[in-house]
Amino acid sequence: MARQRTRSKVHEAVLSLACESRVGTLTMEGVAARAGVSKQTLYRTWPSTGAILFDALLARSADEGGDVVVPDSGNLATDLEGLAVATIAELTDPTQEPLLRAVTAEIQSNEGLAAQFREMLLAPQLHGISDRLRRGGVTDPDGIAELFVAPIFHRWLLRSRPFDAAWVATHVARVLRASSVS
Amino acid sequence: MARQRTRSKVHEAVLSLACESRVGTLTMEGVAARAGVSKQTLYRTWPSTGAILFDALLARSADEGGDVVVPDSGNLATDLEGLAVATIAELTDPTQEPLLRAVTAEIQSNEGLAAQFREMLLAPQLHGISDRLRRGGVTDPDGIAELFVAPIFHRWLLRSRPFDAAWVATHVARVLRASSVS
DNA sequence: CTTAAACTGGACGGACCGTCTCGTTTGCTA
DNA sequence: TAGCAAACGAGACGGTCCGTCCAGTTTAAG
Repeated sequence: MARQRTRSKVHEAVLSLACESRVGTLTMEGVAARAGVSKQTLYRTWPSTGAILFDALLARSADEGGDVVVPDSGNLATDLEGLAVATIAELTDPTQEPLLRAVTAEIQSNEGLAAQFREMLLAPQLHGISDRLRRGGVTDPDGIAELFVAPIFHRWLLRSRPFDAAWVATHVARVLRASSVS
Repeated sequence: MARQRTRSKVHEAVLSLACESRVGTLTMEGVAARAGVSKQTLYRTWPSTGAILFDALLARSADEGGDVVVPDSGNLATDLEGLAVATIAELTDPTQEPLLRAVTAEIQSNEGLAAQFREMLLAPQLHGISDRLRRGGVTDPDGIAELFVAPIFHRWLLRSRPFDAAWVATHVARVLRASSVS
């Protein structure tokens, strides 16, 4: 049970380090030095730099209200486009992107982190979208939410193609067609 | 320019090591020892274990014919379901999964590898699917191919939900609905 | 004031890193 | 077949980071 003061110092350190240097360069010794904390203190609470980073992201998202805001203007297509643009903006935000990629990499080799990530960051997002779809009359909201989110994530993950406005519009149109709603 | 004999020894070593131990545990020294090769020889040709692993996967896929086999029975839904099942089988094959996850993690921090991965492994796959869709009368084959593949990859990547037969069928149905083909 | 938990600072053996040197093998070419 | 250059094996090097340990200090709560 780290004290709150210690936690925030560590969170601040790991976030700044993750931003300014390359992903995967994080070391326990580096974080300890930056945070002005002994290694012992780190190992008491976290097993790895990935865990620290994840914890820091969670704390930050909790600070910033946390809840996902899904627009509801009445027009489903417009709302989905807005949501896509917002998601893309978050994924490609220079402040966030390296951190998210680090966590994504970490998830591949750490089942525990993957579960936390799913439950605490991904699930709320999907539920928000799913709810909006249900309100819009979609009969299979969970499946359609996945169909909506997956290609965005796919493009981001594999850096396959750019996120231009035309693609967003086309994508939303395809998803709505799959959902059998005008 | 490593000799062919050396290359295959190294490929064999990195593949076996990646299988039997955890992802990210790979080390240059470990690979060198397993391959019966000096570290110098590794560093002469590859900059990192990720690069070695990727090279090995490429070589293997080239050996095994490489080309993606997309079924074409005349029935698009049936073919897509078969393709989904085959893709899922490959992603979850105990022989392949750790390797693919290692490469996925590596891609997050290595733009060069990401580009190679896209061009040499992902693009052929997508083109194969895209061609089949075009033959099936889909007007936007590239977009639909992405819509088809992304959720499969999404589930695999985030280990979010199981790949049961019911989901595959539903997924294919959704994708076909989005493609405006019966 | 007392006390237990949390913390600092530093030392430790060990694993890998990436680079270097030196002597040997390999395979092509004259 | 003799020679030569490229590729290789072996292993030493200083360095970074790992994860754990200890002894002494600070913090916060009763």
